[in-house]
This record gives sequence, C-alpha cells and structure tokens, in this order.
Amino acid sequence: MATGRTHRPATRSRGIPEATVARLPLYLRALTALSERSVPTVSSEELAAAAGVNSAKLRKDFSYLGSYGTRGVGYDVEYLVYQISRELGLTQDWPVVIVGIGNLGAALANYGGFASRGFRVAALIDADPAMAGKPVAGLPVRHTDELESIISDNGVSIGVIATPAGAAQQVCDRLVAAGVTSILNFAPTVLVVPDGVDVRKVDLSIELQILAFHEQRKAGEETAEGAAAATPRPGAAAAPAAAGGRKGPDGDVPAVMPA
Amino acid sequence: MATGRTHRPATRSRGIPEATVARLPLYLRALTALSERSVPTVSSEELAAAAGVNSAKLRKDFSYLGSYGTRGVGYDVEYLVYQISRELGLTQDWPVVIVGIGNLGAALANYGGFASRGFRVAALIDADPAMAGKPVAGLPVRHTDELESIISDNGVSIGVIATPAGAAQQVCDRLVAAGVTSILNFAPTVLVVPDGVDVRKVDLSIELQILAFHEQRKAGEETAEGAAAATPRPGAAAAPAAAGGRKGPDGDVPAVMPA
DNA sequence: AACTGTGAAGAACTTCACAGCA
DNA sequence: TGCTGTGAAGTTCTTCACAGTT
Repeated sequence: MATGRTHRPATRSRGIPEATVARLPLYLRALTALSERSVPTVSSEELAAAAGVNSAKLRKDFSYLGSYGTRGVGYDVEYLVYQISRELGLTQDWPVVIVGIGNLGAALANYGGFASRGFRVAALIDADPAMAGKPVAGLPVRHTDELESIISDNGVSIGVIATPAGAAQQVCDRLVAAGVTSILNFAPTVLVVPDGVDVRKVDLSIELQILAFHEQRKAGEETAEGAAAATPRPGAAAAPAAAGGRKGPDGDVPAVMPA
Repeated sequence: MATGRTHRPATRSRGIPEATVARLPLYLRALTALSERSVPTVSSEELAAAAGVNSAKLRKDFSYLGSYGTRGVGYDVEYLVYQISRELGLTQDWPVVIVGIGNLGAALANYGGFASRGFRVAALIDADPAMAGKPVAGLPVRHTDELESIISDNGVSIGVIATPAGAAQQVCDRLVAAGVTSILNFAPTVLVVPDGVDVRKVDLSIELQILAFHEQRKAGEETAEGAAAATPRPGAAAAPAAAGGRKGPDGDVPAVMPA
C-alpha cells in the first residue's frame, strides 16, 4: 500500500517484484516461528498455509530470490530465514527515530517487533518541551530542536512520523534535510518528498473504511437480491442536504506536537 | 495488502475493483479538506495531486462509481464527498470494539480519525481484571468475560484486535462467534476465519522491513555506481554465524492480555 | 513419490490517448 | 476551450500445470 510519490520505477538491479517484497516479512515471521520450534524443513504447502498465502505464489516468490529449496524435500528453515533476512537487509542494524510521542508514538516505542528484527530505536523526539527528558520505553524523550544532530550522530536513515497531521510535512522536511531517506508515516496526510526518498503510509482510519465498505456489501446482499432502494443514481443533485455534517476539525491522530 | 483468508472473489454486484476501494478513503480525506476550505469544485488533476495519485487513475476510479463530474469543469466537492461516503458505507454509524487495551489499544481508542468518519467505539475490552473499570479515552475498560454480551447488545460487526500475538486467534474466534464479520488485526499473526468474515491486517514491523529493503538497495546503488560513501551507512554487523541469532521470543506487540 | 522451479496463460491494475460534452 | 469518461494498450501480479530433481 501507499508509497506516496517517489517510488523508484522498480526497475534496475535484479529487480524483485514489489508484491513479492511485501510478502517476504510474512514468510520470515512464519519461518521464525518454525525455527523456534526447531522444525528443520518445510514444504511450500505448509509454509504457505502458515503465512496465509497459496503455495504457487510462495514458490514463485522464492524463485526470485534464487533456488533455495530441495525438490522432493522442501526448504531448510534456518537457511531460508537467513536468506530472506539478508535480502530484506535485516542482517544489519537500522537505527530509527520516532517523532511525535503521543499515544501512538509511545505504543510504537514499546513495540517489541522492531528490536527483534534489526531495528533499533535510536531516539524518541517530541515538540512538547514538557515531554523532554521524560522516559518512554526506557528512552528519554528528546526535543525537536535536537532532531538534526540526533539523525547525523546516529546515522539514522529511517524515520517514523507519529505526529498530528498538521506537523507531519514539516517534520518530514526536516528529517529529509537531515539525511533520512525512508519514512514510515502514521499521520493522515500525503507527504511530499524529493526523489530518492521512500514513504510508506499506515492509516488506521483507512483500513476501517475499507472494512466498512465490505461490511456494507454483506449487509446489502442479505436484503437485496430482490428489490428495494437501489442505488439512487446521481442524475440531478439528488444528494440531500448532503455533505453537511462532515465538517469540523479533522481531529485525527492523537499525540502532542503543535503545528 | 493483506486480507488474510476469506476475501470474497470480489465478484458479485456491480463490483468496484479492490484497488479502487482502497483509494476511496484517500480521495475522501482530500475532498474533506477542500470542503473545509469551502472550495466548490476540483479538477481531477488538482484532486489527484492532493491525494497523491495520478489523475488518470483517479478518473478511472470515479468512473466505477458513476459519472459524478462535469466535463470542462470538474467535480462538485460536496456532492463527491457525499457519494464516496455513501459508497464506503460511512453514512451509517458503525459501532466498533477494541480488544486489548495496551499501549496500542489505548492509542487507537484515542484516535480521532474514527469518530469523524462514522465509527463509534462501543467498548474497550481487556483480559486483565486490573484494567476493568479504568477509564481510557473516556470509556471504562470492560473485561473479556463481557465480550459476547457487548457485541450483541450493541450490534457490533467490526472488531479491532490489538492484543499480543498469542491471544489474537482466541479473541478472533470469540468475536466471530459473537457475530463480528469484519476484523482489523494489529497482532502479528495470521488469523484463520470462516468464509464471510473479512480480515485486514496492519503490521508495523512489516512496513519497516519493506522500507529496509529499499533502503538497502539505495545504499548498494551508491557505492555500486562507483563513488564514495555518501549516506553514513548503518552499523556493519555482516551476518556472520549465518541464520543463528535470529532466535528468541518474538516479543511483538505491547498490550496486556495473557494468552 | 514428493516437491520445487518456472514458462505460459490469465486476471487485475495502471496508463495512454482521445472522443465527447459543457 | 477545458476537462471528464473510457476503450484499448501496457504493465504487474497471480495462478496453472508440468518438467525437472532428489
């Protein structure tokens, strides 16, 4: 999903399809679980089931990485864990900064899934002076003034934005100027970044809206099938006092940090 | 991205492509912003820029909904807000429950983006008896024992799971048994659900891993191309004893709720 | 016999480019 | 003239089905 502007033409190098890259972390998780249970090998069928995809897709995905399996047997779990980790760049340490330590930022700081996969939270940054120094997840919150020095001192290239929408672009600009080239954005805004910078977006409200769409469909099917209020075609302006109500400040995202 | 098992063949009805549905919330957000600034109409070009997509795609997307624009002019903002809201099912009220009130669950409960789009948090549920009654985001946390009655009393059909991985499937089963048919899963597990139930997955660690992949590529290109070390490459670490190391409990997700 | 690796067919999605309407 | 709506072409992703290997 969303990799805003700047998504390199996916060409160059021995390109692995984007869709495949997006599934590698899934396989890695399933494999890690098997590894912990000391399972030595898996078939594409079993692993696919554990990862929630179908086996043909999994085999095709792996074929882009190389021939890491053994016909008639399956894949060596440990070996595959290593190969996928390497392909994803998880065999190295990635220092990360989280900007915006509100509810969400704090949740992210406490999230255990980062450390276990090569990501190290280098610093937590917030614009609220009152937060400065306060420990969150064992790290003292630093003030936004220090953003640039933190980034360069730690060689940070990945930034996580968990500020309110209004502050996101500004924070993004500073991160990029300081040398960050990959951004994970939780703020409900489209970030504009220069070429060469990757942005991925996670939007809680969007996911719910997609669910609502399907939910509505289900409800519709039950009653529909037959008749009743079909879609009121636009034609004229029909739409009642429409749009009304959908106003008001967009609230979105908790966190501190005044624009 | 991820809609685990059970993703209805997308057929039936006057099917809107899944990819289009996933973008409607994006358009809706951009339109809402325009609406707040009292902008009466937009061209596909302008709206596309605001939503971060290209205009041809936007026009194609809208063409699946109907002909809501005016040639030579553009789209009526208010009218389009209404049509998209209706299509997404946001003109009705969706009661939602959040299960697992740890850091993440609390962040979700405080998230303003829900209420402003037709989602109402009907209840916060946690397995920790010590949490029961404690107010979070203005709502008292309820104990898991009450899960079934809360769902049926409020006619909840959408559930959000923010528990640790170990508890997710169990919670999911109970939600489904109680009547929930759409689930937004933040736990790093593949949920198994019966047909007819939709699952969407949001995985913080996966997004970071995808960024790391691209980041690694960039680093590789720089040196490859020939010249000096620009971006301060992250910590070495090589990946010696191969596969080893990647062990240890998967920690993941904060939150309470013992398995 | 069991299971991988992969060409080839098919489906979904995106982009082009232009006809058509206000 | 300006901009939408959409067939058609192009691209990416998925699935099939089977040859190849242990």
